[in-house]
Amino acid sequence: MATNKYDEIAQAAITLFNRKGYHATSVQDIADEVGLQKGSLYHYINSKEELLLEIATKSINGFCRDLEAVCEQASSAQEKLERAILHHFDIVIGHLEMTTVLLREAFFLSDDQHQLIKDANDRYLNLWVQIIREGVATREFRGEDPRLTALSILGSCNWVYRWYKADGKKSPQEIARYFCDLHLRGILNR
Amino acid sequence: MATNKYDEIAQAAITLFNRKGYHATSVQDIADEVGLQKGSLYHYINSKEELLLEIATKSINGFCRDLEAVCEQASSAQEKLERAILHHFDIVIGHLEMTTVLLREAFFLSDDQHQLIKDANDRYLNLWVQIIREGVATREFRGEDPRLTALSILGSCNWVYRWYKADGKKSPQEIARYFCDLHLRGILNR
Amino acid sequence: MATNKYDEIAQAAITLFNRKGYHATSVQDIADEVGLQKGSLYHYINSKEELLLEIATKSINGFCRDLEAVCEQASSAQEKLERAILHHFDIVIGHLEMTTVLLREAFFLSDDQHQLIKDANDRYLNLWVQIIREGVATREFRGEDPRLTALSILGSCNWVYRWYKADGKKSPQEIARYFCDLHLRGILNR
Amino acid sequence: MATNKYDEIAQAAITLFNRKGYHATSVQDIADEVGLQKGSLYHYINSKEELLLEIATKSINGFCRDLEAVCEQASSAQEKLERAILHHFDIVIGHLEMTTVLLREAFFLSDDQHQLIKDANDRYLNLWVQIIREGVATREFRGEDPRLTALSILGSCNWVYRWYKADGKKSPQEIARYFCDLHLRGILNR
DNA sequence: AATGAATGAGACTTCATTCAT
DNA sequence: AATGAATGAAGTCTCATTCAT
Repeated sequence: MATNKYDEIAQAAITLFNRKGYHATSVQDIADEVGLQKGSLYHYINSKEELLLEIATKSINGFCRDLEAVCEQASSAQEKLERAILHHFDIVIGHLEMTTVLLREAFFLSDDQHQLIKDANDRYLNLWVQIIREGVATREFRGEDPRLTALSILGSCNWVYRWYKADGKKSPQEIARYFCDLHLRGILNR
Repeated sequence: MATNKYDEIAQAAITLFNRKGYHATSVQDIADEVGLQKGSLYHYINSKEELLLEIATKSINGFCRDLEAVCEQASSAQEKLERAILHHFDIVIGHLEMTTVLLREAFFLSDDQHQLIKDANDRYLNLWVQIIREGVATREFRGEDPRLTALSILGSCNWVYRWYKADGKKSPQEIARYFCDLHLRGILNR
Repeated sequence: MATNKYDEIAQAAITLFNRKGYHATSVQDIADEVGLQKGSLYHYINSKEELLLEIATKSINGFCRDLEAVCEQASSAQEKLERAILHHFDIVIGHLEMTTVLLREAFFLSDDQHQLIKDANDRYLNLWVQIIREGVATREFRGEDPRLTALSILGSCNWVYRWYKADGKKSPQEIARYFCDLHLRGILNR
Repeated sequence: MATNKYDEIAQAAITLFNRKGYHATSVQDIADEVGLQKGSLYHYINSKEELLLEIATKSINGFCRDLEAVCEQASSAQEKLERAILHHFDIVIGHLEMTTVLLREAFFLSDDQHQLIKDANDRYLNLWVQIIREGVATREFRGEDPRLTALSILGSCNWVYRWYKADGKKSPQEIARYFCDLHLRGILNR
């Protein structure tokens, strides 16, 4: 699927980090997966950690980009929130392995690099908070603490990476819709 | 705080696993923390992994025990759900480090041992599902998929371990109450 | 000969660094020499580089200590210089391997650690400069640039580590005496 | 500066070997310095080691050639020795980097190749010994061991590569002159 | 109960060199 | 002439665990 070698390596890393975790995945494992010698990997990557950082960065950036697009396009806060949830599900389920690496493994980056991801995560959270805050201002939403509200909804939607299995009865869209209803009902006025 | 050496070791492990993660914590780190030599630890533990398993087991068992007590005592589904959420917060925040180890590190157990934790987690989830199902049966709650509902609420409440800081403006109880309101409003009929 | 393990390791390192150089000596080589597993060495040392630093430090400190003792005991500058040369030879030839490590390999320390050795070398050089300066002040010695004089003599005496072989016709003491004469004749007034 | 690619590469190697040492300089470093890819270097060199050998050979040959010319031109032993010292300084200081590679790094050649340099060094030493021997025969010089005398003077003059800095108060010529005086005074009869 | 020496496997990374293009 | 992908060996170091004392 991958068109160039680096992407192939990153994809192998995503798969392995997802299956075994970052620490339990050796550089040898990744090399085996792409059919290279261990040392040859280092033509493409600088370090195992940098590989993890790049995967996590790409992942969180994808979330941010999507949500920023949503905020620009949608009109009402309610519509923004609905689309935010649906898009979030799109990514979590559409890129389940990469999302898992982001949400589960980024913690194991060294402090400096981890901070980069934490900062990006905060930016993403703030986009949600802004939506909620806007809805509260327009009286669409209830709740006096937009940040807590956002954390509740985002936590619920993030947790999906830990239980979603492709073999369920409901399609990803149906699940997303279901969560949408729950959360909107929780905060809509009236 | 710890009354015997094993508990002291477990507490040190919890602190360190919480701070650095299971893999990045060496047996030497734990030994240093309790003031023993590395070799001496093995009078009290069989392996680093077993230590993690025991911490995670104790943690998830605590969640189950509390929730079972709630189910026996409370009368209506709504009351059960409220108390479930409040008790869940009590543990997550009251034992934040241990909960973090359970939710973040148990994955790194070997397959067999991880399965034990996954089973216990499933049992805990099922207690929540039962509460929702009961509420749907009594028409207290809406929603045709109790399991999805439970996953939504539980995910939201679990995620707390990733963002809760003791220095916030709201007390743990206030946060719990806020989440309670959100989730109940999401599923209560009318 | 070594009484404890660390000394044994240091002695092995000295021998190997002397024979092959620091970079060409692997930790495995040192471990083989003392009959330990590679990993076991690290109970005694923190890193290969620190081992080199400690050897070099011990070596240069030995030179300094001896020369300080000489300066305290001897009376005239001429006597000091004679003894300085003889003691220098004593160490260079008596600890030829360690001196070789100091003079040839310390350069390969990382900048910070190399600086420590360079500083110590400067202190040693300054002891020589002081002796010359004193002799010039008392009119025992000629030469308007004590530092250059010291560098000339010290260079001559250091170079010994590069050519001395135990199988020569002259004893170390005779060689030392010969150098002493050459250098004194070079700087004595009259 | 370099007229063809090989010389450019050799010059880059000299600079880098001088700065970091032979072992710590990678072929990549050299390639970077001349603006080629690592693989491309091998159109010009056969191996990193051969490069070092050629640099060292060229360096020691330069010393020999100069000294041979001196021996042919000068008349008295004293004049030869003076010119030998001055020429030696000319090269050491005029080609400080290359001399440093010769004197510090040639040791790290493999045994066979190192022997070639050691042989050349011995030839150079013997030229000095011949001068001293001649001066002793003509009663210009004192000292019953011309080889030791030569080693003393040569060591003193070689050591210069380890301490000479271009920013000093004395010019290279003044330093050379100063050393000349010291050594001649040390061995001249009367 | 406690030590600390020792193990041995395995971790990440570097690097000189080769070779097809 | 030049590239750059690939190799494969070797490098330093870490670590969970064992065991004689």
